Amino acid sequence: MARVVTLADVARSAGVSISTASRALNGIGELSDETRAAVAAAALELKFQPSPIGRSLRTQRTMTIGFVVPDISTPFFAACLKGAARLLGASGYRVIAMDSDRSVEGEIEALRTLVWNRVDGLLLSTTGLTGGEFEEITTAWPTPCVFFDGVLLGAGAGCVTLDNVGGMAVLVGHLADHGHRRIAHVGGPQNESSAVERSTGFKSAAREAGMTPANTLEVFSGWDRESARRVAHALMDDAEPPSAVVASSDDIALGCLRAFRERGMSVPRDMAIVSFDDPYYGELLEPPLTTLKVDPTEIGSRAGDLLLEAIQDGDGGATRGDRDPACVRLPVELNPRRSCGCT
Amino acid sequence: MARVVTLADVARSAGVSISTASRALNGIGELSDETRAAVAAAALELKFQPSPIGRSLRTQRTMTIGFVVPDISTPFFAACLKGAARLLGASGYRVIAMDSDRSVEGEIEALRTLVWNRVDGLLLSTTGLTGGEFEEITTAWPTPCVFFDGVLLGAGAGCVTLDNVGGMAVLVGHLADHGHRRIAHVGGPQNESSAVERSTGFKSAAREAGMTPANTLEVFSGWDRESARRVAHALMDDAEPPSAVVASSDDIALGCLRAFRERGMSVPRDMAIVSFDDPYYGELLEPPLTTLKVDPTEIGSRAGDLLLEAIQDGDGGATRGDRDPACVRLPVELNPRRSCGCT
DNA sequence: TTGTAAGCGTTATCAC
DNA sequence: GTGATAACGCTTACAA
Repeated sequence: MARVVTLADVARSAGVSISTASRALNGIGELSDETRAAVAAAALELKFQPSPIGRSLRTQRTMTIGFVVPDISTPFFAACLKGAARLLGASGYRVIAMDSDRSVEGEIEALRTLVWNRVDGLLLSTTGLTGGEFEEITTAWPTPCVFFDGVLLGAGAGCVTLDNVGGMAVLVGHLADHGHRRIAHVGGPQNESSAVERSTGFKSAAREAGMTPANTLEVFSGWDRESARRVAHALMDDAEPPSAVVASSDDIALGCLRAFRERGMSVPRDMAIVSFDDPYYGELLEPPLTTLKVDPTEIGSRAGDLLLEAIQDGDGGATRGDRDPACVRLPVELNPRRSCGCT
Repeated sequence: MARVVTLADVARSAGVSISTASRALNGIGELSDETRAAVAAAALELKFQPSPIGRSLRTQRTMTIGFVVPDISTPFFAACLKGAARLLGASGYRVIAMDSDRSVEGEIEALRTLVWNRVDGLLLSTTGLTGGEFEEITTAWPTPCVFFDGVLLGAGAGCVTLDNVGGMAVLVGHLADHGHRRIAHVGGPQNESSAVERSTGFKSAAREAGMTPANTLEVFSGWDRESARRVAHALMDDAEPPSAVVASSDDIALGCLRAFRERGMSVPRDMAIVSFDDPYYGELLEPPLTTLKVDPTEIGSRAGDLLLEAIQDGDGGATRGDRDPACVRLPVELNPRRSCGCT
């Protein structure tokens, strides 16, 4: 059984002590060129791979990052993961992805396991963690944390989100340009920061567009298509239904679309719709969906970037306080298709 | 700085030796009830969490599973990950997901890192690893591996795939029932097992349905929509284009749909189409897509199951040889909608 | 320039 | 029943 090659083997083979071998391989301290070469040769010869475990035990770093999102099987979060993993991988970090199952308890449990496993950093999209809960978890073992998409303001070492307010302005403005005066927003769960931001963004954009409060309807659903569908039905039952809807996400838009279809309504004739997120199948829907293009991969990599910085700064993120946690806001872009009334 | 609580702290607090504390907490050996209780109390009191790193160093197990797929941001693989992570998590395993970037080199690199990090097991969807390459990697440190979706027959401790051949039979049969006699298959890359199986499945299903070889067209593309689109165009340029297409995946179907639309063809009137994979937006496409429902989450959890067994059997998977590696084949189900000609 | 030795936090093999 | 003590594989003072 191919016993694993240890540093001791390399040292013996090179005829030096273990510590010399270690120093040679890590390029630390003053070594004679001969020994350095001899050790390198021996390591190569034996195909030595330093044990991450032994190293971690000693250095107290695991080169591992924890990644927690509400639902990893969602294209959006899967892409975030990809972006983060790629960026962090380039710096030698592995990432462990965990699912919070769209619940705060799940989130807490995931974070606990991750911290317990001594990850060097955390990437978290929260669905409503409180500052206190967050403190309690990271206080057990200080671990820098960068929030993304679902953020907890003032906590952690930074955050990256989409320009939710700006996006809503674009969406509502576009609908208004099409002549709509009674616009509804189907929003996401209000315990999540991005859902909240989109809601406030919607309201101020509506005001900006000259709509009266009475004409700005707003209802909330989960992020899933099914609950969006139900909510959309309820919206249509309003005494005075809207003439256009802005959906807070692609899945919500899909739910709405389904509801409209169930009522025999034609989009955009009977009802216009636009949405956040630009799913790749948007163009092939009937009608093609007008959306806000976002780049989830970028969210992940920017978050990874910020985390790397925080880790460098050391102190488990304790060294902020002087400067505010960095917050990146990623731009979004309108992708006009037919569902809004464009031709 | 909240120094971390170690076993030594617990032992001291309980007034016993470290080894006794260890035994008490692990429930090993004969201990007096008092000491057992005292240790438990101390551990609880101090909120002791055994260090996974210290433990790993000693036990040579990391309680970590490596997960490698061509593209993690794909809904299909993301769902596999979710299924696997959930099942393995229940047994105390964490999973590290890595992207092979749809290349064999990427796969090899990912596997190397994972094995180097001493994962206790591997879950792999390969895009064309050879037996030799696989051997070389896992021989460095024997690690049980279960293949899924993209499998390497005869290698590893088992595999789980979809019933690709049966699925093709259903798809082709359905199209034949609609009266189609000239059916084309837009297949996936032929270095991947599932793509190959679907291809052979297509050919035998076509024969079964009484089609002549001359009437069974077959072209291959990548799994991405863009290359499928190009290939579909080429297909239409055939002297005698088919009247129906079966797409080897949802993304391939999307690419075809786009090509058909670009040519001003109406589906299903000018061209019928059915496909593997049942994306959730399938119903809202124009026309709604007839598909084969599959359950990627199940693929992940079944693969996890098999892997757990293999790990129990120990010997790094060396103990097969007597019995063949278990191979699970998951059923698929037809989801008829309008793109095939159904009304 | 190199070697010795301590220690990271466990578990496991001995003695007692 | 319980306690020393030796690993596990590595890094890093401290000596030489």
